[in-house]
Amino acid sequence: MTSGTRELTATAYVVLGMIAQLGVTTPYAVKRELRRSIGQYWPIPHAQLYAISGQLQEQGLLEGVQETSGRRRKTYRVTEAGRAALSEWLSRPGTEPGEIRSVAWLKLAFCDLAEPAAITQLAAEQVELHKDRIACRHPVKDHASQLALELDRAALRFWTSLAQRTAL
Amino acid sequence: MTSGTRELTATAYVVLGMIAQLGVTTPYAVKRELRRSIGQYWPIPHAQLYAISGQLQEQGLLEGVQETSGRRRKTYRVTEAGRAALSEWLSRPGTEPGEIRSVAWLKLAFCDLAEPAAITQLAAEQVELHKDRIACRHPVKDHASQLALELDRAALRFWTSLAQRTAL
DNA sequence: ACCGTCATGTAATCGGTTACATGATTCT
DNA sequence: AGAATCATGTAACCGATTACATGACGGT
Repeated sequence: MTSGTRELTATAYVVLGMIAQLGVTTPYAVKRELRRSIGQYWPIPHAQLYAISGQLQEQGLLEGVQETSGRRRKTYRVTEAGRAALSEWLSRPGTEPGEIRSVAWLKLAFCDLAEPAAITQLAAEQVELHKDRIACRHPVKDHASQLALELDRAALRFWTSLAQRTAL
Repeated sequence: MTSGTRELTATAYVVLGMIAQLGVTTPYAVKRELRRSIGQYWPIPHAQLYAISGQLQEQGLLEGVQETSGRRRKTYRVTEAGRAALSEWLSRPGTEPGEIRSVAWLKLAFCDLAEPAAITQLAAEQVELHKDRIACRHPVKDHASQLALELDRAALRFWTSLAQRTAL
């Protein structure tokens, strides 16, 4: 039991949480599932899934079994300690501010350095992008995608209005 | 002229853009200015400002002068190549999706693994957080903070409603 | 039998974070 | 003069990204 309680990253909690939800799985299955859900808004490259799963196992939060035949893949499931860590995280008060990781938003912050046409172009792109994301997510099932939807809608309103104002 | 045109990161463009806006400055001044503006939504630790400024200079996008007295600080200004790189970036079409880097949102995605009280607590925290951010930014000057404001407002609406629904 | 895609990883690199260190100013 | 804070960096570490590699499986 090498339960070194190093503080986990948010990404690690995602992996832990996904495995908790899926039961007994492999990093590959996590990857597939991520693509369908939070992966669109919080991407995790698959190389990280393998690395993080390994670390979580070393810390005793996951239990891993290596197949000996066929694909020789490694399946994981969460331990009691893992479940405890997850629920501690979920109920821990957190005041991290929440960021806007959008290149389009950055460009907007520097639009005084650009030609006016560039901003119109940017706005038009963003309108399409948010429309697509809104369209391909109906209907909404859980709270998380509900919030994502609301944010996409707000962004769509903004960029639409900006596109109109700058097109004049 | 070692203009190796390696592709820059978004963060590097922020540094380049800030120096372009500020004229002749130091990384420290950039840090101060960042705290007032995009830094709230796209944080950059000050160690990166020094590292990136150095790299941008090596690539010929910045010109740097080292003071020899007093604070011995290094001041930078953008070169013509730098200005060109910036405006190329600003007008380059980009379809990067834009992410939601919010731990609260992640927790929401796993709230089926948590006790019901935790989600109410989470919502209450987020309501306060977004209220604060909205309050401390009035009035809004530029497009970028306008968008940030709209996103904060949408999030506030969502968390408020969620807090009410789960408090029952 | 072969080819393409699915599945499962490892390795190298690089950007970002945290911690440390130190000299300059300013305040009392 | 001494303390506190401002200002300016460097160094070590670690997580994330990109690239590479390869074996299994399914279809034709």
